[in-house]
Amino acid sequence: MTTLYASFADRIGAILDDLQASGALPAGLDRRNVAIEPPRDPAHGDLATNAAMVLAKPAGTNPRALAELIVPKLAALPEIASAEVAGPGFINVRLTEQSWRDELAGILASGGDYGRSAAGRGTRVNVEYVSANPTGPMHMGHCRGAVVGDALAALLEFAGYAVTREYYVNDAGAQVQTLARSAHLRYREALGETVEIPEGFYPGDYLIPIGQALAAEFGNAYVGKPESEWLDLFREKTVAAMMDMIRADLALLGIAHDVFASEAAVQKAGKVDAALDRLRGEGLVYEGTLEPPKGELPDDWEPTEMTLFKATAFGDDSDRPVRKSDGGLTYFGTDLAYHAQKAETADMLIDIWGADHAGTVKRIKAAVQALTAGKVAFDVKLVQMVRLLRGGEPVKMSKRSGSFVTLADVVREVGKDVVRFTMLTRKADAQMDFDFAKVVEASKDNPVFYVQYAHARGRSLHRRAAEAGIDLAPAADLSLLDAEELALVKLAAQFPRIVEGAAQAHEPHRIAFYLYDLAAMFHALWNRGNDDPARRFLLSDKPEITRARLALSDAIGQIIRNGLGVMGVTAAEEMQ
RNA sequence: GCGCCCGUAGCUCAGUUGGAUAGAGCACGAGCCUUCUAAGCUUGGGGUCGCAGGUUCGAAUCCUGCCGGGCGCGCCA
Repeated sequence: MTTLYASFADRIGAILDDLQASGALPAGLDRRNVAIEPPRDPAHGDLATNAAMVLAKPAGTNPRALAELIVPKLAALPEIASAEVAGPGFINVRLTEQSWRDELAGILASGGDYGRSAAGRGTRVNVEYVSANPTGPMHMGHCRGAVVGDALAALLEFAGYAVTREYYVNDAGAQVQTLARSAHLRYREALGETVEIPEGFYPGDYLIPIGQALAAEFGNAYVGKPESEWLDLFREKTVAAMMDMIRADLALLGIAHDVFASEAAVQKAGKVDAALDRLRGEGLVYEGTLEPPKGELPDDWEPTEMTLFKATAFGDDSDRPVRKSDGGLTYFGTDLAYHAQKAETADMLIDIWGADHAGTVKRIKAAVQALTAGKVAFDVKLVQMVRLLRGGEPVKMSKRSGSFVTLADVVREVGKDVVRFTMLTRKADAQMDFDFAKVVEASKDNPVFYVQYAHARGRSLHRRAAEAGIDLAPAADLSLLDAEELALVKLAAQFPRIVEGAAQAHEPHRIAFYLYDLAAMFHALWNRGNDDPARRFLLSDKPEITRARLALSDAIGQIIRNGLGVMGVTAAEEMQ
C-alpha cells in the first residue's frame, strides 16, 4: 500500500501541476526540496508541507501568497478536514478522523507487510559484515557489527532492495599461517607429544579438537616434516573448521550469510592482477616510492619502490601500496580486487567495519570509485566499540591467556533478542555500554523490556477477552475510538516513513527508537484504565468498544512485530 | 604534524537528512497508586545545541576557523 505521506506528496504534486498549467506558477520548478512531514508540534496539525516556502523564490512570489493559492485546493480534498497557512508559509493540514480510521484498518489489512516499501526499487545492494578473521570463535568485539549489519540488511530488504549478505573470509594472510602452525602444535599434542604454545601463536583451547581431528585423519604423516608439506593443507582444514565454528556462533544470533567470499580465492582466480592491470592502464597504479609520513620520522625510514594505487586522485592523503617492495600483495591490494568482485553483481556496496579501521576508509572508497567509474554507490559504516559491564563494573578480559568474552557466552546468558535489540539502541558510530544487569532489567529504563512488554500486553488482551466471553469475530466499529486513541494511530502511521528514512540513511537504530516511542504511547493509553476503569481496553460488558480497542492494540502489536522482525528480534507473547 | 569520528539538560542519549517554542529516559522537586490492566502514573524545574563567523525565508543540522575529547597515521591485518 502507499503510505499516507507518499499519497499526500502525490496530491500536492498534482496541485502544483494545476497551478503551473493555469499559469499561476512558472513551469520547470525544482520540487526536490518539497517535503511532507508530520509537524513536531501536534497543535500544527497532522501534516505540514514547506512547498510554498521552497517554491516562492524561484516562482517570483512570496511564500504566504503562494500558500494561499494551494490551500483552497487542498481543503477541497475529501480526506482533509482543514488546511491553513501558518508561520512563515507552512501549510498545515488536518485530516478527517475517518482517514485515520482507514489507516488503522489498512495496518490490520496489511499485517506483516505494513511498512514494507518499494522505495529501494530492487536496487542490488551487497552488505558485507562480520568478516571476522577465521582464527577463533566470535567474541563480543564482533557482536555489534554483526547485529548492525544483519539488521541493516533486513531493513533494506523490507524497504525494497535486493540484498546480498556477505562475509569476507581473510584466509590468505600471515594470521591464518600462524593459525595453521598453532593447529599443527595441537596435532602433535593429540599424538602424544607434550607441547608448549610459544608467544605469538593462538593459545586457545578451541584448537585442541582441531588437532585431534587432524591426528585422526592423517596419523603421524606430518610429524617432523617441513612446513612446505603441511602448511597449506593444515591452513585449509583449520580455516574450514573455524568457519564452521563462526557460522554456529552467528546462528545463535540468527545470522546467516548468503555468500562467504574467500580472500585466497580472489587471489587464485587472478582477480587482483586483473584489477591492478586495469587501473595501471588508466595510470592509477604505478611503481613508486611514498613520501615519509608527516610528523615523527621513523628511525629506520628509507624510501623503497613498490606498487602503488593513486588514491590521492580520489581525495586520500597518500597513495597506497597494493604490492610490497618484495612483490607480495598487501591486504589492501586484495581488498581492492575483492570490492571489484562485489561490484560486478551489485549496484550498491555497504561495508560494516569496526571504528578502529577508520583510517582506511578513504583508500577503499577511492578504490571503488576508480574501479566502477563512480557508478556503484559505496558506504562504509563504522561501528564503535562496546564496553562490557556487569552492574556498572567493567568486565575484565585477558587477551594474553586467550580468554575473552565470547559471543556464545553472552547469548547464552541474556538471550539473542536482548543482545540484538540492545546493540541497536545507539547509533552505530556512538560508543555503547552493554551492562549484563541492565539489559535484562524489567523496567521502563530498559527499552528491550518496554517494547516487548507492550506487545505482550496486547497478546494477553486476547487471552483475557476470550476468558471474559467476548466474541471477537464481528468487525470492529472504529468510530468508537476517541481522540487519544486516534493520536496513537497517527504515531503508528509513521512506521512506513521511519522504515524508508532508516533504510535510506543506513541507520537501523531508528527502528528501535521508534518502537520505544510507540510502546510508550501505548502504555500511556493503557494506564488510563488505572484511573478510569471505563477506559480500559477490555470491558466485559461492552463488546463493541472492546473490539474497537482491540483493533487498535492489534495494530500496534503488528507494527511492533514488523519492526522487531526487521531488527531480528522475536516478539514476546508474554513476559515471564 | 596530518586525517577521520565526536561535542545537545547534572548523567546516558534521540533529533524525521535545512523547518515552527530543541526532545526522551535517568537523577532532582511535588502529588498519586499499594494495584495481577503487574514489573508504576501525573506533574514541575532544568539548555549560550563547545566557541566565533558565514550561507538563506529559516541552522543543533551545511561551509570556514578556533577550543576540547577519542581513534588512526610508510609495505601490518
